[in-house]
Amino acid sequence: MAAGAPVVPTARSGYEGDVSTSSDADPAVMWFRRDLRLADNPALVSASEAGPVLPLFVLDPALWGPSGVSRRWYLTESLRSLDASLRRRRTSLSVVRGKPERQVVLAAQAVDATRVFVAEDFGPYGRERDERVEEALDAAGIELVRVGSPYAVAPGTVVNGSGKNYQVFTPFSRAWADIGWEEPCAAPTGGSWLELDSTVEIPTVDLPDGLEPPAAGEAAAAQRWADFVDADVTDYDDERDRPDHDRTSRMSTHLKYGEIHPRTILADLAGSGGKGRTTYRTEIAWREFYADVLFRRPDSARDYYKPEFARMSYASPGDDFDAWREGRTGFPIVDAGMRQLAASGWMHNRLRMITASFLVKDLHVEWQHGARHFLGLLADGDLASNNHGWQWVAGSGTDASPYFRIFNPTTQGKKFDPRGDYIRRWVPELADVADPHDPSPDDRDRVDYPHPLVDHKAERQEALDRYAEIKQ
DNA sequence: CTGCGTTTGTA
DNA sequence: ACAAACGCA
Repeated sequence: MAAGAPVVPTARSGYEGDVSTSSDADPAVMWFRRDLRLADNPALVSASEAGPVLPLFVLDPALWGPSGVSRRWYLTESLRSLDASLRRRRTSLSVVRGKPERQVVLAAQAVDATRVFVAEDFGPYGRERDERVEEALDAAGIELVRVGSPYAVAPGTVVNGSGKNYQVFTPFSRAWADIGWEEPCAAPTGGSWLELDSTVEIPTVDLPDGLEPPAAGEAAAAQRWADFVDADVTDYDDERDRPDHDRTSRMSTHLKYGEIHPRTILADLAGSGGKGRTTYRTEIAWREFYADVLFRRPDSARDYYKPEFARMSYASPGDDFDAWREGRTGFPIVDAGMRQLAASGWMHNRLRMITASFLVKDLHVEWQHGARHFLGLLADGDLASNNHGWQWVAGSGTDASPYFRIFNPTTQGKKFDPRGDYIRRWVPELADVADPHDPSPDDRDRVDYPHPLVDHKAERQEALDRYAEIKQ
């Protein structure tokens, strides 16, 4: 293709945007997925140094489905932000739709690229899809170059003395910290970029009333991180578990969309003591651990990490499941969490554990149903962290501890939301009852709040009995 | 081999 | 205190 010659997209190709090249020397396509972080991205540096590059962001249609309004909104804002950022670097955003493996090939052919740089990343749908991309590029005679690992520090590389991967968090986190990590990359310079003649119309998404979503984009991520380090990281150890105080870092969505690299966070935390900083690094280690586990066992995104759990008896998701999703189980802390999720696209991590435990241990519904519901609504919904968090709760994942992991929703509520402020905020009908954690039957009738869906003590025993059955 | 750890609940 | 299994050093 001659320099400057536009590629006219066709409806059939699914490629949106006219492309012209600023150079006709061996163009390449850089495939962005979640990785929007520019300054920090080794993949981007490698690609830009290798020649003219067409940055390509693949929009998966699944992200634009009927559920997940907040996540669609967040992606929209991310794209706007990325677009502005790329414009400053004299390039533009290209968006393709459809199956990634097909669209990457189409985009490469559109600029006559002979290489595609793919950030090494098993992506939001697992490693299998990356393998399909690899096959499609190979079939089209296009070279695939894997560069960097933007999602996590180094999934798949932490091993014990015998060369085996870890199945338990604590030894993993020690080995992971001992190995260490590289410094963040400098922003790419000197690369040349393919240019788009026009940019894509980025769709807008209407938000439900009352939703105050976080700012999106690389700059917003950096600002949020700086604010957190200044104000809240010192008390993070104690405060992170208090949904009523809401002093978690809120970095999860930025990390999920690659707007900040974990290496940047780790570098900023380095060299200073403080329990809060140590604890925050441990939380990053959990994210790294689950990235590592999913990298090794892509099947565990859907199937039980411990296969014997497939033999347990479960309830089909029915009316109970609907009550759980809609926040009307009659357990105030559970309902508060589920309503926060539905209304805001985010849920405090303590509540993720409580609500997940309730679905799996009290309602005996398989974790996959809950995980899918979470992924559809969470702006930060991440396949590895979400699904392995669910497996952890279900007892079927790493660090299985069935006897330790049946949360008492009432006790948890009183412990972590002692004054009931969190409940009152998200379950407003309980605002003036005497005990928002355990409203009396009369109070429930008076304010039209449901009676408990189940007897927790009985269902706890039922969960233990079902577990005992598969231990034979 | 042996001891340690495991974001908890119940008594 | 104890519930209890198991990966790990």
